[in-house]
Amino acid sequence: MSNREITIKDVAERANVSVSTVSRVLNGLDRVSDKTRTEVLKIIKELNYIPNDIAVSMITKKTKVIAVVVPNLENPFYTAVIRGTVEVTKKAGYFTSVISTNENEVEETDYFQGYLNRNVDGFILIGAHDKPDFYRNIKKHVVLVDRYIDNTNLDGVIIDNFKGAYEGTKNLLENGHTKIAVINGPRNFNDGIERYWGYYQAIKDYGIEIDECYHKQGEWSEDNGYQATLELMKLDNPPTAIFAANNLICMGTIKALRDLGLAIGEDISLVGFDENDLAEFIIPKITVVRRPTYEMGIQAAEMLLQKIFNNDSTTNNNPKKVVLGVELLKRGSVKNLNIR
Amino acid sequence: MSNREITIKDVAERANVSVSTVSRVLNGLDRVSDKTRTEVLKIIKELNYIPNDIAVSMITKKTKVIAVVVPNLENPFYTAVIRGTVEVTKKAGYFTSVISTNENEVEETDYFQGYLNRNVDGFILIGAHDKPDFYRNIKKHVVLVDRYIDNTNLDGVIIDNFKGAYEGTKNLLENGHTKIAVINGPRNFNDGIERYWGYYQAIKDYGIEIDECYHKQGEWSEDNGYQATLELMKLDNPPTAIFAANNLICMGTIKALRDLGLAIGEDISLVGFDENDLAEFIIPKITVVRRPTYEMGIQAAEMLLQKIFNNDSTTNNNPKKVVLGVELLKRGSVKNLNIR
DNA sequence: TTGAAAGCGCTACCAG
DNA sequence: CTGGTAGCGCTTTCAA
Repeated sequence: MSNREITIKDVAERANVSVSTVSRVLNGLDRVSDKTRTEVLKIIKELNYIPNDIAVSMITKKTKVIAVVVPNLENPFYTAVIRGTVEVTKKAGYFTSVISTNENEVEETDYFQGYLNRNVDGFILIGAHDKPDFYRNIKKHVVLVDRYIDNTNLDGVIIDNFKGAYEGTKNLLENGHTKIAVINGPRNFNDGIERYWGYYQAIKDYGIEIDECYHKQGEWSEDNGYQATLELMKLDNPPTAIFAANNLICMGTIKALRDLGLAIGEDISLVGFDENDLAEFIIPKITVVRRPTYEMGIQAAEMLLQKIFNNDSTTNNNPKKVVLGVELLKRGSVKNLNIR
Repeated sequence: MSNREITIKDVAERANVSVSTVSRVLNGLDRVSDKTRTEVLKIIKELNYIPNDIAVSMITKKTKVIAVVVPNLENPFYTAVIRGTVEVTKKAGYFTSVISTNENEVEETDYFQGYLNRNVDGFILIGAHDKPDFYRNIKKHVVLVDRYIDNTNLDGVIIDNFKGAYEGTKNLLENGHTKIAVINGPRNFNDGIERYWGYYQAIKDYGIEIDECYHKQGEWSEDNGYQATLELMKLDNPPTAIFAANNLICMGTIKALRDLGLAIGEDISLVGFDENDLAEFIIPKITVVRRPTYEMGIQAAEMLLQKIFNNDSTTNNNPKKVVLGVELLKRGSVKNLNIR
């Protein structure tokens, strides 16, 4: 490594003032004469001095860094949340660090503990596991996004998964479908749980018997969507419609239907959750439940910064849960069975 | 915020040893008796003590954090690079922080200076601008990925863009195409430049006159691909083939051709650079130049860690440039005009 | 308005 | 094998 970094001391010496004074101008405090301030600023520029934030953090206990922890960077839903978050934190002078846990509980724990030590000022977390104890013991500000973990006392920005699933399923029912399958992710978080119940309730409300054959559950992955669709369509009494409970699953479903030679909106109806490249591309476009992803990132970041600024307690006894709305984008993938 | 964090001093007192001793067991140094070590470890666990890495960094001048700076998190190419990087750094006990610059020079500069202060140990950088001066002054270890900036003395992991573009174009030529358009990104980096020259050289080598009408240049975006394709196909003498110089452009091209009602591989031939959701999905699949994205992340991370471990000088007078190969995946999107 | 000095929590050196 | 102590680069009293 090259020669020593220049420090506040170098600046002080060169400017013939004390380090205290340099510190003051650095932090924009008033008790400095204009003359001194100008001189110090000149030297700082001359020496190309940059303060050592590590040393600053050591004293202030603030790092001006917040971390966004997501399960998977290759899902556009998460990157949209990140965009929203960064938008907000940047304006506030914070750096945002993005970490992927690969949907892996151990990785998440590791990262968390690593970052805790590194003195991040707060976290925005899309969780990879559902152990309330772990989250409850985090001594940092945390805002959960999308996946809410009960009994943690953490704030969260979530969406109305139940309603989204309900509306999506209802749309199929209204169009005369009765044999409706659901391909869901795991039911360890609110997302998988609520989407299932939204589906379930809609079916029930239409007085239709739930058929467990039509219920597929696996990973939130394209592969799961693909395999599950193949299995569903192989049934003796295959469904006439599928509700794909997330974007990746939906992509898998689309591919499977394509490979099976089934025409979407004709041979089989499809409703997805979240937009995705394929749902937009194919004709007819897929009817999907849309949620405000970018907005979720924004709101979460605002909540987090609020807590940081207020220096709120991290042991929050009155957690705030913001629930954002969803919208059903009706496009062409649902066939109306009522007209014949 | 809750009560004081517990420190090494607390552990020392409770264990009736000096802080030096605690520090030794923390760092796994030998000169500690088993008895003492056991005792200290016990207390550490009891107190649930976690070392303050900020304080450690202050002394060691290491943070065990490396940053990956990418132009855009919503391009799967970059997230694949990140996956590779994280894979390597994690094993080495490093945390990886991901930052998106949104292809914005100012943002990149800000982030860089922010992170420099924060004492990151090194950077993996997919650059957003081409100012050698800026990069030359970075006093940290840097490995460039994908985009190489000349005159910076920085190491880099890149691919053979020229060859990729050459092979892709050649494939079109071999199939009898002569009216071949290219939709490229900006030519401020090696990627845009070399891909253009690869295209150019192939055309030349086949003794065909370059027609500037067939040369489109814009952003590395889906929108650019879409618009450029519309314009190309509106020409009096439209091309019979298009070379789409990156994944997003290619997606835009595919959508435009779909909207124009042109059958790929029949009415119009297409070769893309990099795989993408749509290229895989549509039938026939698109012939694309594939490059080892994940591998690039791995190699870059290995190079970076190497430099960090060796404590190499950051003013590198003998930059290492690793060039990885590319491969043309011939699928069904190129019509053979030689057979009639 | 300025400066001196006491730390922040830890490592590293030097004694013992 | 263990302890004492001097910093790392900065902010923050407290005096002047």
